[in-house]
Amino acid sequence: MTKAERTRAFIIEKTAPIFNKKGFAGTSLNDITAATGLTKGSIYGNFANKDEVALAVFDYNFERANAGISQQIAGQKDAESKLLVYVSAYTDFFNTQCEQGGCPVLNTAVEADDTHPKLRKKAAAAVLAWKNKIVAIINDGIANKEFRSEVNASQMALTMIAMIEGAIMISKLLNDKNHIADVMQSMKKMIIELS
Amino acid sequence: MTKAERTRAFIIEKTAPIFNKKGFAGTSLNDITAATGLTKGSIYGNFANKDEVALAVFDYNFERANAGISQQIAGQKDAESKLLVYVSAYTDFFNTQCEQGGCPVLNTAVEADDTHPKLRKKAAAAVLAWKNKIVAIINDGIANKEFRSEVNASQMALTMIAMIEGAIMISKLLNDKNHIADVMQSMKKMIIELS
DNA sequence: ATAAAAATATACCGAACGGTATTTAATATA
DNA sequence: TATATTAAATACCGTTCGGTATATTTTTAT
Repeated sequence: MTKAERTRAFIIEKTAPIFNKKGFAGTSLNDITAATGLTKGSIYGNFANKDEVALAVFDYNFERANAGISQQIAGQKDAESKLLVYVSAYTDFFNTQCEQGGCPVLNTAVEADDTHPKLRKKAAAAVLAWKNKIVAIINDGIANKEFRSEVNASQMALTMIAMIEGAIMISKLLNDKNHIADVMQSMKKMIIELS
Repeated sequence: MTKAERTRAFIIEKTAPIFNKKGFAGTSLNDITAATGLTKGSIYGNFANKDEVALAVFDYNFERANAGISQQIAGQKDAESKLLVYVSAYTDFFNTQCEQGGCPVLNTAVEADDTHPKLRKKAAAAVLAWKNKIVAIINDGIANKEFRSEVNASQMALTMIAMIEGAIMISKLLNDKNHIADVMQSMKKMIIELS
């Protein structure tokens, strides 16, 4: 790992929670230099512009938020258990992720959808990948006769993502972890009813 | 209605979609003067600062988004029909509200929760009022023996709001009205199962 | 140890930012 | 019609914005 790569990674790590909390428009170059201790020239030596920092930060934040969950899912055998990983992971979300600014997909989607095509594209790709992952789990469950054959995998996947993201918004806004836990209980019930 | 009141209302109307699309940090005084055709001095003659414009705009946008739905709910007799108003209203959301920037509660909540306490407070009050409204409908349904007595009204209300807001985020991000329709179908099923 | 290369800091650019004091124009009251 | 009062426009404040050219330091390779 060369010096440049290390500095790039350093900038990304230090500014990741700032972009996630303040958003793209709300994060200034001054915020970036303050968080890193570097100067503006140094930032522009490692990134073409603020856009490039934000795009790299999104990837970092998304990766970071998903790493644990993907691992837990891989550790489960049946489809129902895999889906229930989301229930437990997001019931804990408030404790683990809220200090970093919450869900980067939600934050980026809401800010960028009318303002920043490049960031929007990244958020859209993240949602589609997430959806495909859930659809694949459900289809496996159907193939295994674990889930009923008439289950609509795509609709269920979108519903789960909507519940999770909506619940994060509410819990974070009202600063109450019980709210996301409530919604995750509803989601658990939906998952169990797939059988 | 005095001239000052009319000008104030004019500023709010003209800047409402801008704040809803670009957010508080993303909307500049220049945006405001461009949209109204007024000058900066004139804006500051009617509002103390940008904060006050944004707060008034939130109220306007929230009122605007809720007016139709409240009316439709009032026109229904039984609790199930009242709840199903949300299903039909938000299935149409993409056609009716997306051009104005989407749901002001979602947009404001996500931007303001870590950055703008006053806006956050307004968004939080809106969510709580919305939740209370749904809880009241469900409790009426339970009292009427229309819904099962073991239904958890609070949990159901939060779940509905989460599904709606999450679905708006996804549909707007992916620019596909079918997604919100899918999630609203799941919500319809949940509502019917309350009986 | 030294020269070449790469990374970072310095100093600055023009433009746009949010905000304000003052002047001009319009309106309402007497 | 003369006079308060209010609204809107002008011109400007200091600051911060994103961005860049140049100088200096630090790595790296010889």
